[in-house]
Amino acid sequence: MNKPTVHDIAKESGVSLATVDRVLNERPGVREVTIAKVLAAVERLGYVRDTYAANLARKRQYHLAFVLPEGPSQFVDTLTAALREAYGSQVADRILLEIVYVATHDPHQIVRSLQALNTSELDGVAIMAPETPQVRDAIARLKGDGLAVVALVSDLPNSTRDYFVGVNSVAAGRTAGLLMGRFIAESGEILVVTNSIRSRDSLERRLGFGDVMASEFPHLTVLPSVESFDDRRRMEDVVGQVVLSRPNIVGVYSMGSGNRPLLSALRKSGRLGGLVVIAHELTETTRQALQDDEIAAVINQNVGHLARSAIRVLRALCDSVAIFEAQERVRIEVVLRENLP
Amino acid sequence: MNKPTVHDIAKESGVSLATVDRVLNERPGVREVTIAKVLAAVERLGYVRDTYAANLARKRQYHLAFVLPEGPSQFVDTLTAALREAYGSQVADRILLEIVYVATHDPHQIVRSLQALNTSELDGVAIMAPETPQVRDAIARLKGDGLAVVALVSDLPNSTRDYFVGVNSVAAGRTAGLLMGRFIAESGEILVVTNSIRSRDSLERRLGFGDVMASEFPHLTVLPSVESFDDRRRMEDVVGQVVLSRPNIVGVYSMGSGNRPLLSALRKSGRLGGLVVIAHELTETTRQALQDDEIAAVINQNVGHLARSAIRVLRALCDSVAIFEAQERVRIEVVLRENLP
DNA sequence: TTGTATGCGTTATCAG
DNA sequence: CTGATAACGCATACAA
Repeated sequence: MNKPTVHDIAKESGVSLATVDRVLNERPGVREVTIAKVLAAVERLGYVRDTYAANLARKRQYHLAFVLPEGPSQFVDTLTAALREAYGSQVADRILLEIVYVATHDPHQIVRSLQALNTSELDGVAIMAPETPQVRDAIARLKGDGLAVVALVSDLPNSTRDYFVGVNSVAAGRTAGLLMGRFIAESGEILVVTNSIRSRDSLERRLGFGDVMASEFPHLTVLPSVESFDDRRRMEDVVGQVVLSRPNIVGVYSMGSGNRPLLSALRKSGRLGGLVVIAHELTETTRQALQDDEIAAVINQNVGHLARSAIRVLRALCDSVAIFEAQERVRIEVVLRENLP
Repeated sequence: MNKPTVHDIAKESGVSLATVDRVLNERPGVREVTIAKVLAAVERLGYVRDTYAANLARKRQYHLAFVLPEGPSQFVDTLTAALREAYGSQVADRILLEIVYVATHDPHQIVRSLQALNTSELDGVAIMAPETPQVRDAIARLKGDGLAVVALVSDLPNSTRDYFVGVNSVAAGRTAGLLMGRFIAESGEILVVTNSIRSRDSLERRLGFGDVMASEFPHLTVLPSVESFDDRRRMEDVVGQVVLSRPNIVGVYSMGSGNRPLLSALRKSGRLGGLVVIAHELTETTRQALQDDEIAAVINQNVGHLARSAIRVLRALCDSVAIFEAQERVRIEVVLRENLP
């Protein structure tokens, strides 16, 4: 028995192809009784539309835009690479991709960029940016224009975005905390560094990390977070100073991006070998550091998965079909030297 | 500029649609010069076939069979569930799935089942079974009949299988070893248990585990592996005895399946709280044990990923198109209480 | 309000 | 050897 087609349900309900199509796509101009007849036939035969054939007939193209933070960031670089790779593969079938880099730390800049998007030619947008009132408004506008919107990497929970592709930062921080606590037996202090403690990601990671440390590893004291403000020099200097002045430091938790200057400072201090360092996101720097046993563990979200998920989810939203949750749930990866992909 | 179609390349090369199709699908009966002309046009226009349209026209169905070990196994159960879930989703578009359970530990049984497969109605097979000469022969036969064959979970490296969907067991063992060593500061002994040390998976995990322990954690002594031979009772008894007679045991590495009886025995011994237990594969049992802090870490391969990958890879093999390696590489997951999916 | 005819990109069945 | 032409499952412009 073959899968039923529109022809079958046309025959079954005694109407024409066009009418079947009208009710299937909820187009106007069909009597209630006719709609009921067709729907009944659909039900009876268990019809399920062939999306690919539909897309073929309609010459469907999904125009998607990805809005990513501009400026030097190894993470964004790897994400971009993953996006380009996915774009060349089957998951990007019928998809037109545009990547826009904006100064996401400037609320006005990002809003301007979001508004500059040609919504009439777009079907969906993935946005990686910190949540601000301005961003929320811009997203509301995109939604108002009928676009599908997903938050990428950082959630925008109070906006009207349709979906979030990324991981729970609190849980990621908790995972880092659990590893840190289990890796360090002696008592001592934990240095926490980030580029900006005011970013929600850092905030949430810090929260989860601190929570686990406080409740389960009282032998470790978490020091107040050190901020680099995206300044390479500052990161090196501050970290160098703190490590020098605090001989009891046994571990370092790097929540943000500047891992290169961080490691550089730690190397110079001569204490790197005795410290347990845990960082986020697999990049060239962290990968190398894992291999060299300078970093004990990296908490990672797979950029390939992020890229493919965002594309698939946006497409599903455009078609308003169900999202395959199990496939799109991106995992909090624990990467050690031995399971480096 | 739209993507070029067969029509475009027909026009460009001055032949008919049918001829274009013949050379595209390498069908016989075309002059060399004509072939060259068409191929040139393909090259020039950068033509790439629309697989979905092709499948539509050809009413293509991919008949796949999954051969899995029968008998009680929580891992196989979760894999089956993942397979069924994937089967109901978009990744299973145009796919007909058949799951066959066989007594994989019996070389003759499995060969008989493999030979019972109706190869004329099948396009591809995924096999999860230990490698034996008989299995290799059976696979050679399947290949001879033109089927795509992937090894699932356990590789069959000396067979003629087309692809392996799963993880490197040596690396998985090394990962377990690294975690074990980092989690335990004091010196002591490590108990290693498995259902059968003769299975290649166990062998390789043990190899990787021992390697890391010996070279990096000399304070820990790995005891000779204890086998349960899939006997629940035996597992409980033997583990109970060993734990009783060896007060220096500080960690347990469970390489195989019987985690329920293992945990039961450890609980009875009253020493579970003081031991670091590391196991493989996320199941109901190990998930619960992670949550209860009875197991410190689970080395896992995502069954959903395994299922979807196997299906996608088999399809790609049937179509002889390139496999998207980055997407199909299944990762060695480290699952802790805090990053439990 | 409903039906007919045609096309999407590809394959396949016929003739020529 | 090569070329029309009709499907495949669905959407849509145009008629009725």
